[in-house]
Amino acid sequence: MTVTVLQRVRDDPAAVRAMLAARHFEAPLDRLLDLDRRSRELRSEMEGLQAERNRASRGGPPTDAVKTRMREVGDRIRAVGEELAPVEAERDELALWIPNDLAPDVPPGAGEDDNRVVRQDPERALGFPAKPHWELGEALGILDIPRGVKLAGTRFYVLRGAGAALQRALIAWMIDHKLDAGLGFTEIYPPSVTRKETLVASAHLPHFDENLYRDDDDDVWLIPTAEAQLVSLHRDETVPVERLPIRYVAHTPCFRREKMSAGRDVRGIKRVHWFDKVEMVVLTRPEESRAELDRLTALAVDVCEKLELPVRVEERCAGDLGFVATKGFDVRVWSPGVGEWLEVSSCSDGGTLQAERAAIRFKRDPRAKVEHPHILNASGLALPRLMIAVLESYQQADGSVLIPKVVRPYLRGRERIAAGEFSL
RNA sequence: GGAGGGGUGGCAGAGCGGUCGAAUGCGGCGGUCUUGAAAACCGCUGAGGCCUCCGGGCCUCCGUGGGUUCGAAUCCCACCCCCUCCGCCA
Repeated sequence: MTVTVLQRVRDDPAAVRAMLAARHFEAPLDRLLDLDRRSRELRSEMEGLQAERNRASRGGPPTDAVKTRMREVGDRIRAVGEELAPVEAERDELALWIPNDLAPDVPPGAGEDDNRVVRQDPERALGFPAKPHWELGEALGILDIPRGVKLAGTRFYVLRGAGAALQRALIAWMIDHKLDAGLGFTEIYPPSVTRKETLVASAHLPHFDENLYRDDDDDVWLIPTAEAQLVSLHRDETVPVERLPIRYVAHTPCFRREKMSAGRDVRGIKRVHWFDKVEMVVLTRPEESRAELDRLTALAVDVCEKLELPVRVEERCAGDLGFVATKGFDVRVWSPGVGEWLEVSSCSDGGTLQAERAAIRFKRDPRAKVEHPHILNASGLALPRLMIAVLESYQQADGSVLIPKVVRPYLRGRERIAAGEFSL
């Protein structure tokens, strides 16, 4: 599973070191190289002994003298094996900490601020002072943060009345938006919980560990995104080549402890522990993944455009790319209440990393050697931030909020959430 | 949660301590035959790793992890998963 990573590290440690530096990512590369060398030494010693034993035990009962000698060989195999096991275990564990290669054209940079802006629409002014969503939502009785906190703790919230319906409508519309794109998307509804193995396959583990909710007793983990489930859907399978590209869209809740960002974005629902998201995952032939990344990004952008929200697209720099992304774009929308460009989608070409970890393969023809597909993921889109942008952008001077035209059919024609309608 | 049955190659299904990485069938690939196709016949057909003088050599994998043995797909233990019945339940 980690084998390809080990080969990368072994064949060209300098390149891996450069990648780590570009990502500003710390990984125990030297230790890994050491363990790899040591484990190969021990394994080759052990395999020699195993070959000797196999020769002796071929073809029937051996003489007592051979038995005696083989008893000794067996002891040595055991001894070497005992030395080898912890070395390989640590090697495999560390190998999981090596992030993916970067595409050669990824812009350099340390973080978000160094991203390359690909497109930025003008911010749209409302013509009156914009309220932030927490004020709007509370006034309209459609967003109840205090009661969410009462039920589940800090950074949880409750949607009420047309607020709940609006989110439901946006979800349904965004799924249909993918299904109607003519790209052969299949809608998936996966479990919201998963097992550790799934999260290792998607590479959320080990590095995302402190952001994950789990019950270790039962090996039950709350998913941080549907991506994990969609990636593992075909785990341990060789998919028929004619089925590629495989495009999935799923709506799930997502759970994140947000431990590292405690204290950031505390007001409102921009950063919460639980949120809904429509997610796309595509398995494709390697040579087609770049075009696919553009397609997925375009789909995310199209959602924003159809909602008539100002869009900003950033190409993420090396330091801002996630663990699995070889290249990727963020899509943001302008939200006048909070006065910022909110990240509503992240679109990534994950190359073969997840397919390697998940053992997903394909063959170009029956006699060809197996290959790993490229796996891409893109949000399409994340709900709380979209809700923020919609509420804040569609607010009216009288305190009501208009419903975006494209989702009205999903709200039985509702055009407006009026003040006083849902207050308690 | 309780009782029982079972997990073997792409699929089906033998093997139950000694050349078994695994019979057989199906499927797939190549060939013979044919104007072409089908049928028939013949051959090939798992994955991963290490080493290589690039000819190949070797190792591992029969749900997972341990154990017994000179030797384990085969025996023992634990766990996981699936099926059937009972219980409980949206």
